[in-house]
Amino acid sequence: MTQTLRIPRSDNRLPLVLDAAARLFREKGYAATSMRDIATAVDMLPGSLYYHFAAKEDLLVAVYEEGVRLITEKVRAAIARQTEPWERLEAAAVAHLEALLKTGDYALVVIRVLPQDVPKAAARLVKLRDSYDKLFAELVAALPLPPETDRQSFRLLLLGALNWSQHWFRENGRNSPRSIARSFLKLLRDAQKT
Amino acid sequence: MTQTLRIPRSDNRLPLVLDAAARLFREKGYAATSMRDIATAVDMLPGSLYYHFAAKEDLLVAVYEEGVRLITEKVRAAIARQTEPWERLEAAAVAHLEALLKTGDYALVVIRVLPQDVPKAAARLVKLRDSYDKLFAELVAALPLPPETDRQSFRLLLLGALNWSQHWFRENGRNSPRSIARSFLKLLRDAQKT
DNA sequence: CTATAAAGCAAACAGTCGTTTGTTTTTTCT
DNA sequence: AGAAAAAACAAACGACTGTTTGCTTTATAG
Repeated sequence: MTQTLRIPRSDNRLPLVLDAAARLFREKGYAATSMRDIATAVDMLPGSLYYHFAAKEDLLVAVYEEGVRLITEKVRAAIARQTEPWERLEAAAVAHLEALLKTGDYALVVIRVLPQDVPKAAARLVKLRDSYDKLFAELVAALPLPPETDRQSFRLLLLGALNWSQHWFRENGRNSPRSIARSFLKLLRDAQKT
Repeated sequence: MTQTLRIPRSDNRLPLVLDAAARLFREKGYAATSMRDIATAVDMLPGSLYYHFAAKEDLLVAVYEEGVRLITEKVRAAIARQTEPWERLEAAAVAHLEALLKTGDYALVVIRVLPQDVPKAAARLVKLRDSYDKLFAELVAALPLPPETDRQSFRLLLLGALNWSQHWFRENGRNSPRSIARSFLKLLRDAQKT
């Protein structure tokens, strides 16, 4: 009665399914994307998706997890290269925005699909988001700011503005995620030099 | 052959329909709200809604219009009471946030339902949003800022942060839309005093 | 009081939704 | 080569979707 552990097949199309789901969730939103849309995108039958995921919301959670993982990874790598607190925050802001606007679909799903839109998965989604927020809280805590400064507002101001940029940003010669993040940070940094 | 102009009936339930649609679109999003949801909320039959609106997306546009109207009205009234540019911007920020977080459903739908989620109505929705953005652009243009300041980034930073607050704000003793807007503005204002 | 237009009812249309069930194909391990 | 597990197919389930059509009720105008 030995339990044989088997290695997954190499032609497993689960990665493709996740890619397609991420793309569609980002383009059309969660509710407007059907399981058939996703299945068609990877040339599968709708029912086959249920071999990989028990329900539609589990697919979303999987995309979310990968999104948070990607952003966290990029931001961690970016701040590791800096030592000065303001430099670290700027590096984080740039990495955050580049992850959102350049990495592509996974990261954008995280800030575009609202937990409240998917009641059955809301708790799990919020948890994933919160784990990331802590990173920025630590960076802001390390800043040399005047004692009366409201550091929570500071964090919410910066992160809110960065996340909202998804709604208006269009890549072009003058504009880049990096230049925008730096602009934002300059506006905030100058204010604290008095 | 005289064309008789008649006054609408006084028991018209269209306002109730709009209220219910605004509430549901805000709570569940556009795609997840069905015409039956809305009809049930006002004790009507689904088909009856089509006497007032030719399609679901027209209902959304109507809610959007009222939302933009409400926000614009509040902000205009608030800035009219101030003369100094920074005071005017702060009054606008407070009014904007109070409109979003206190006025209720109509205003929140405007920043919560994305035009890209409703392709058939996207153009109309974007137009409504843009008409409002101009208001803030004028306020920022009037600020006495150092010549090298990027005023567009300034506006996007502030407005983005204000709009994003819908995702984390919870009313309580310490927190109010007014106090948040003022915190944000203080962080930005101090930076420009050097 | 009566015609007329406003507002809504009743019932259905065709299509789409997430999901389930039973079966088949394909790969891996022994 | 043969057994077992992985991955997907094929086909359908009931529920729900936005919308249409024809008819009825009800308030208003003359």
